Amino acid sequence: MADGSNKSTAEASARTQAERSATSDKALLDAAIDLILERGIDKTTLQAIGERAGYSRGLATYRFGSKAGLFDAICKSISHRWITYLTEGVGDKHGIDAMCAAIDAYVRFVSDAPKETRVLHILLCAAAAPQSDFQETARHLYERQREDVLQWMRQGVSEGSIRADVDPQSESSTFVAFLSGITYLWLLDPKVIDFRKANEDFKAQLRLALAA
Amino acid sequence: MADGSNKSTAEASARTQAERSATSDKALLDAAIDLILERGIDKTTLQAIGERAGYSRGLATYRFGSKAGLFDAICKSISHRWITYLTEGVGDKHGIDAMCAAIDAYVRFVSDAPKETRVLHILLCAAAAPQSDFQETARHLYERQREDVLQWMRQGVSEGSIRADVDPQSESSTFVAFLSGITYLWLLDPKVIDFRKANEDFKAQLRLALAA
DNA sequence: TACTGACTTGCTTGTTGACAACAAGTATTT
DNA sequence: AAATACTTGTTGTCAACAAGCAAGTCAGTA
Repeated sequence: MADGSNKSTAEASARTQAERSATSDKALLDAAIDLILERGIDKTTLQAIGERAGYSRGLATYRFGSKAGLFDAICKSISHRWITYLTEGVGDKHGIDAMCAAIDAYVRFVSDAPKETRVLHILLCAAAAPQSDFQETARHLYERQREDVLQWMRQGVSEGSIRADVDPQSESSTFVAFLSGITYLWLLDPKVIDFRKANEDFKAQLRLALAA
Repeated sequence: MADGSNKSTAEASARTQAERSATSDKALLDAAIDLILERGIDKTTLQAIGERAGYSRGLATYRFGSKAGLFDAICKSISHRWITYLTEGVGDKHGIDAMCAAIDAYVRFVSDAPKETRVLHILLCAAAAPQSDFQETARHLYERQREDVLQWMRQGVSEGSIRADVDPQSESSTFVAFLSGITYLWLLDPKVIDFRKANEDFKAQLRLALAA
């Protein structure tokens, strides 16, 4: 219902136009996130998003151009927050330590922001379809993550903490595939997947398989 | 275009009604598979499916009840074929050998039926959304696969080929997560992922991490 | 400094065409 | 004649676009 539009006229008039649009943008994104969690992408209508945000049915299209444009914006916004978590969590570690720190950062992100995680992955899943409008965004995110892991592994190999006969290229794909896959399984059936434990065990498996 | 409906009347009239509906069902499923690969789920319309199959816009709804019903049928049909591949490939192996055989069977399935693999995973991805109509189907498939892996690992532990301190429950999730994740990454960016090599390397990693 | 009229921005409402779903058909087989 | 395979008519929902309105901003003038 957009707190913004209900505030006292005094306060409202103290706000510039740019500030107004920033708050309505955020209200739309937040409403969309909630609705995606409730109904999924297909059953979330732009009318419902606009109205839950406290505006009209037309605003979402007006701001983001299209339904896909809005979802792409959500994708970018949440994945940006995740990357922040990641870079902070890993710091200047390298090798297996960096990989384990990345997993820890991810588990922390999922636990701190479960709604955002779910929505991000629902959207990333939708990007798997041909002609999907946020395929680019999804590709960039995964490309970036694989790139990071590749760096950590190469450092690990060159400093001797990771066995020389592992293929960092292939192994970085495996790493990202596991994180993506376990999130998917958790999304599909949260009760059956012990997300935390699966990640802990994967760290152990990484050390066994990669340590020099 | 449905070869079925274009055949000579002699041959057509030699066909029973049940046979007719079976061929039109198949034509609809095949048309839907092609269209999903071309346009994705959302942009595939029931009209396009019906017409490409050589029938009217209404037949798909009439047969499968709804768009979701048709997609669910595709899901079940393709995953049934995959399970056949899997059980044949694994045979009566157990322990790590069974897990590696399952990976080999999957790589073979993906190489033999790339279209079907892609479509199945596009649909399984769509099942990640809340309120998705084929969530049940997806859950069943993954549940079944986890169950299989669990059996293999327990046999491996009890016969001593797998280390006693691994948790089969958690490790089976990891196994399925990897396969699901690497398929997703391959779907998203086929050029960047060396599907075959990633699977080979994962087998090696499994042996290093699990072997007693 | 105070006023005014053009312009811009934020948002809403009217409308159109595409679509899934359902109901009511027709035609062919049994 | 009864059932089956399939088609066509229709309705309501939706995204997208266009045309609007009202509040805010700013340049120019006195």
